[in-house]
Amino acid sequence: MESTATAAPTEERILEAASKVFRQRGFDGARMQEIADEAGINKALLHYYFRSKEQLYEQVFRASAKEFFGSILIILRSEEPLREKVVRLCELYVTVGLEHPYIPVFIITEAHRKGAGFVARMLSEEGVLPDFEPMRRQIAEEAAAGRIRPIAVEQLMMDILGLCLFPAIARPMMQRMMGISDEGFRQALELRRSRASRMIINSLYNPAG
Amino acid sequence: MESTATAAPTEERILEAASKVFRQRGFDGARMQEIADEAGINKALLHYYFRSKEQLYEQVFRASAKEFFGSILIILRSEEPLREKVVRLCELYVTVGLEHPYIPVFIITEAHRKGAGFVARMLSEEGVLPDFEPMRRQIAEEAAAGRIRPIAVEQLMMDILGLCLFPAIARPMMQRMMGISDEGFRQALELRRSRASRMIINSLYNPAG
DNA sequence: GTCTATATATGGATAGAC
DNA sequence: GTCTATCCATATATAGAC
Repeated sequence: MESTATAAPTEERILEAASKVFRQRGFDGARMQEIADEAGINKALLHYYFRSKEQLYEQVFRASAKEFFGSILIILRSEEPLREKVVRLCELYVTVGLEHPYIPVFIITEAHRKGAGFVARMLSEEGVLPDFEPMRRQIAEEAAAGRIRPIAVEQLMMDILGLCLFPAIARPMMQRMMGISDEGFRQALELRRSRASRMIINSLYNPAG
Repeated sequence: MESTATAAPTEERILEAASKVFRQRGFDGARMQEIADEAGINKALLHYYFRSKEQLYEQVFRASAKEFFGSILIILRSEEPLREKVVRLCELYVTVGLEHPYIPVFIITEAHRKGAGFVARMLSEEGVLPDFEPMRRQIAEEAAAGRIRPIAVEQLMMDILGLCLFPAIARPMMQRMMGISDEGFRQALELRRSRASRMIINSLYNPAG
């Protein structure tokens, strides 16, 4: 910490610029020139710091993955009862979808890219992916005690992500399809906070039908 | 119909090849050369028939959109009771996700592309987008008669698409995140047929909680 | 209609001065 | 560390022969 609060160091500025561009356009659509402009430097410096587009992208993807999966971690390994966890996960994903939709959109869409072998590598790095074992056990215990209908943790997560996060992922398509305004969409997402948790909680504790 | 069943005409072969490549790689990742190879012709012919990559892409996207939205149309305007419609929509999307996931993945991910003004144009063309009015009325009637809890058709569609289609959209991410094998994923999707309809039907007819 | 050859542009990457 | 200038590969698109 030499002087005081100076402009962010170059490497950081590049990473921020790259995040923005890669998240908006994906790997194939991104241009090194645009990243350089966004960071207020020239292309050569990008290569000086990160060697290649691939490597710069890896950094960005890894950071995004950590950010996305990291937020779940805390909730997953807390000691709260299952019911609370479900509610908090729903809250989390609706909020993410409202405030930082870029990250999950980026992760989910880019994970489709062919020949992106490093996606596999990266996600298998230590500490990136969340551990679902605690929750799996918790479900098993509740089920054994007859308090809930048994369910695979995979199914539960698909429910939560599908009900809460999907609308944000599919937003451009959904708004067009159903003619929803931006404000209308925001409101619709807000509604899902309670709707999603209610549906899931019901399916667990209230297995009617 | 000149002779009899000959090899598909060039224009059709190109469209099929282009569909395959664009769906796999998106607009930015697709290469005209790969499309030409896939169709068994050379690049020049692509331009002879479709003039530019943009225009070829438009054709592909339009066809995909019609295919995707068209499948909903029939269900939406049928005369069956609401309950049946929900079940059939769930069935439809799980099946699509299992058998032709490329189409919804393509539509949903490509709809994010910047400066794709023609997406708007295209989706506003006559007969592409489904009409949700009949279903909206149906919901209103059921609610007025006190048979269901009132709900916006947008919310209902988000439930259906989220529960049934999202897993297929997010498949690469989900499998990595939760360590699911291909076969395991297929089974998980199958389970959602009944699970999704049950949850949604419950939320409509059985508003506990 | 279909091909080969080529024009033209652009993007990622490097060399080398400062 | 940062810049300008440039290399080189590749991508879209066109010209023109057959």
